[in-house]
This record gives sequence, structure tokens and C-alpha cells, in this order.
Amino acid sequence: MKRGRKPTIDAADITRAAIAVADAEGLAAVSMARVAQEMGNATMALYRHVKSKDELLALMWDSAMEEPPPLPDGDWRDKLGFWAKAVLAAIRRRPWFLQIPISGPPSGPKNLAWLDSALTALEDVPLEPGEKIGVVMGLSTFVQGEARLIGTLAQGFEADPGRFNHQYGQRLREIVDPGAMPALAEIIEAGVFDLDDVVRAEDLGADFDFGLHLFLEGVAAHIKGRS
Amino acid sequence: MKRGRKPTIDAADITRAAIAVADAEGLAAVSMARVAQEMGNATMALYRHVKSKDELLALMWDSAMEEPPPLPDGDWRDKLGFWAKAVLAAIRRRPWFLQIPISGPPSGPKNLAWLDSALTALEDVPLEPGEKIGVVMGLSTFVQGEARLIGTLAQGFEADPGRFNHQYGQRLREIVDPGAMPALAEIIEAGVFDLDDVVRAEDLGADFDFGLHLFLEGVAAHIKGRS
DNA sequence: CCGATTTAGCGTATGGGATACGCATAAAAG
DNA sequence: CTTTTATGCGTATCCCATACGCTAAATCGG
Repeated sequence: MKRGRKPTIDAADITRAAIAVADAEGLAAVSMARVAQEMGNATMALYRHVKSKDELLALMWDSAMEEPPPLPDGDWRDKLGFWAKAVLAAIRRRPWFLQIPISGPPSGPKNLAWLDSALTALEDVPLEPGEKIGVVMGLSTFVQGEARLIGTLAQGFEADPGRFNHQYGQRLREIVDPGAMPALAEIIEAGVFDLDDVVRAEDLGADFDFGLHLFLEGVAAHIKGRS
Repeated sequence: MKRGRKPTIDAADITRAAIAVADAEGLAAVSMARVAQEMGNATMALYRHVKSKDELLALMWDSAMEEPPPLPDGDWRDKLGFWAKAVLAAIRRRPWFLQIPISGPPSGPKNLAWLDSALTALEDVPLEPGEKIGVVMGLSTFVQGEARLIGTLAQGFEADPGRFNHQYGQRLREIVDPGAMPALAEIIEAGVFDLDDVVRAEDLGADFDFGLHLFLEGVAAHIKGRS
């Protein structure tokens, strides 16, 4: 038998509690003291199971992601597009996920499962293994970047609604000197930035879809140019 | 005349000093006390010119980016590819740029100049204004995400070299159950993750180039499908 | 059953950080 | 020279992460 007092909590419990706090009040609310209180323990008790707060964050990062959903029927493009949207949705459900300072390449089971899912989508595609990874990495980078953007803007919007409502285009018109930046001025004049309603879900979602479309189009072109 | 004591410093000075600290010792070293010390002032003096540390970070974000370089000759693809690499290089020169929690859409002059530069690259391309913005946003998202990835891994690498050296593939082999994740296992077996030398510049640079290639390919396909 | 050993829980203390508050001081106005 | 106003900044508060060492529980060898 193992000697010594029996542990009453373990790292997984701590991680769970920390995630609960982050879900409820954001990542900023996750302090060792707050998590300990959540569990009914003393702050320093946590350090028996977790070396540092950074390690706790890494653990949270590993277990935050949910299971990837099963891929739909269809060709690789349907599947990969679905995958990208699923990633976005999963991240949106845990907005603090992207705020964790990442520590290295994925090794948690959930993250690997997502990777496997994306590679499964490319199963029947005639690409080299290295190319497949490149495709998935690139797509993943895009999705995470977009998720970050959406999360940030949504957050800034909540903090001060009305700041974006159609004032952004106006503000740009004031700042931008058409002589110095003609290309930008032209686009501004076209009214692209005059979002008169919400910057929220619709427009940003459309941006995401368009970027995704471009990327998948590129993958298709690459495949075609290859065979 | 303006009444009251004359200010000896202003927000721009503070921002400059903060950037100097970040350049030299990283964003984590930027505290109000540290910046004040750098300027030979007392900590609380800064608060006369900057509402909060968050505001200081926003100011840093606005002035961190350098001027965009002039675009090369060539077609839109050369120009946009050059632009993307220039963005990456600029960010790599200030790794802390991406660590700043962003606050909203770009409004600083430098950031707008980069946007203008990208739109200039698309000048002669037959796309709607909204589509151009979509292209630039998507590309920008990709580049920033990739830059973040590279920065993070490089940082983790410095912290513990040898951890990645060809052990990553090995570790994955141990973790991944080929029965549960066949697609991933296949790629692992192909040796894609057995980076025997450095995870650094070369491989990551290649990933970046490939992703960029895919995206630009997608833009080209979209243009073609449009006209 | 008893002391030795090992390990978990945790109280206390330290050092840092952001920032509210108010005082003293400098500069212009009258 | 006095009043007004804005600046520089000392002090103090509150929140964090975390090192250290004590105490208590559980097992082991006798």
C-alpha cells in the first residue's frame, strides 16, 4: 500500500473546479485562492497536486475542449468545413480557451482527437502526409484566429455597445487621409465599414464563412494541381 | 495660456518607455512601477497621463507596429504574399505584440497603413470592396495565428530545448491508440512528426509558406470563379 | 499495539502588482 | 500676492502567487 495520508483531492478535481470558475466568471477570476474556495479547501492545499498556476492552466487547456462531433457524410470539403465550424463553435462555448498562454504542441487526448478528426476528413484525398498536416494546421490557425477576433470584438461590444454601431466607418473617414491611403479610403467610401446594426454574430460569421471558403478553395486547387 | 503646472511627460513618452521595456525584457516585465522607473518618475505619476494599465497596453498596441514596407512589383499574388511575410516579420520583431489583449478594431495610423497596403495589393483585382476586406481579414487572421504559434513554440523551445527534438513523434506514438485514431496514427507512422532537428524557423517557416500558398490559391480560385 | 516514516492539508509570511486618495508644488490668472 | 488648477508622487489597500514549515493522517516494520 501507499504510505502517508490519503489525498482527498487530485489534479483532475482542481482542474474541474478551475474550469467551472472560468466558465462562470472568466479566466481572470481563476486564482488559486478562488479555485480552492470553490472546492472548500485551503489555497495552499492545491500546490500538493499542481506545481504552479501555469501548470493548472495547461491542465485546463488540455481538458477544456470537448469531444469532436462525428463528421457528416459527403466529400472532404463538406467534412473539413463542418470540422472548422465545429472547432469555432466549441471555442465559442469556452471563450477563455484562447486566453490561456499556450505551452506547446497538443498532447492532450481531446486535442489529439480533434486532430484525428480533421485528418479523417482528408482520408481519401490524394495528398502527402506532410501536406495533410499542413492543410489542417493552416485551417486550425485560421479558425482559432477568427475565434479570437470574434471573441474579442464581442467582448468589447458588450463593454460598450453603440461604440461600433455605424460609428466605425465614420471614425475611419475622419482619420484616414485619402491622399495618403487611397486604397483604404476607396473601400471606406464604398461603405463596407458602415455596419449600421451589429458587429456581432452575423457579419463576423459571414467573414468566417468567406475566409473558410477561400481556404478550402485553395486546398481544392492544390489537390487539383497535384494530381 | 493653460493653467496649472506643466506636464513633464505625456502619454507618448510613457508608451515609448513601456515599449522599450517590452522589447528588452518581454511584456511580463511591463509593470507601471517598472515603466516609471525607466523614465525616472514615480509610479503614480503615470496615472496622470494614462487611465489604467489596460489603456497603456492599448497605446502600446497602436504604436508597436512599424511602417509597412513598399510593395514589390508583380501581380496581386506577389504583392499579397510579400505583404503577409512582411506582417509576419514585423510581428516576429516584437513578439509581445500578440500577447496584448486586443481591445477592438484597428484605429491606430500604423495599423491602418498596413490595411491600406494590403488593399493596394488588391487594387487591380476585380472583387467587390467587401470581398477585398474579407480576403485581407482572412489572410491577416492566418498570419497572426501563425505568428502566435511560431512565437509560442520558439519560446517553449528556448525554455527547454531537446524536449521537441524528435521526441514529439515518439511521444505521440505512445499516446495515440491506432485503433481509436487511425487517421492520426497513420500520419504519425509516416514520420511527419519526427522532427529530428529543430522545430524552429525552418519547419515552421515551411508551414507558414504552405498555408499562405493555400490561401492565395483560394483567392485566385475565387477570383476566377467570379469573372 | 507502537514508533518511524511518509505524505496530505494548510496557516503564515513574503514580495509583487494595480490603483484609490490626498497632499504638496508649480504655473498661470487676477 | 493670492487664487486657481493641474501635476508629481508618497502612502496605503487589496489581490495574487507561492516558499516554508508545522500538524495530522495513514502505512510499515517490529
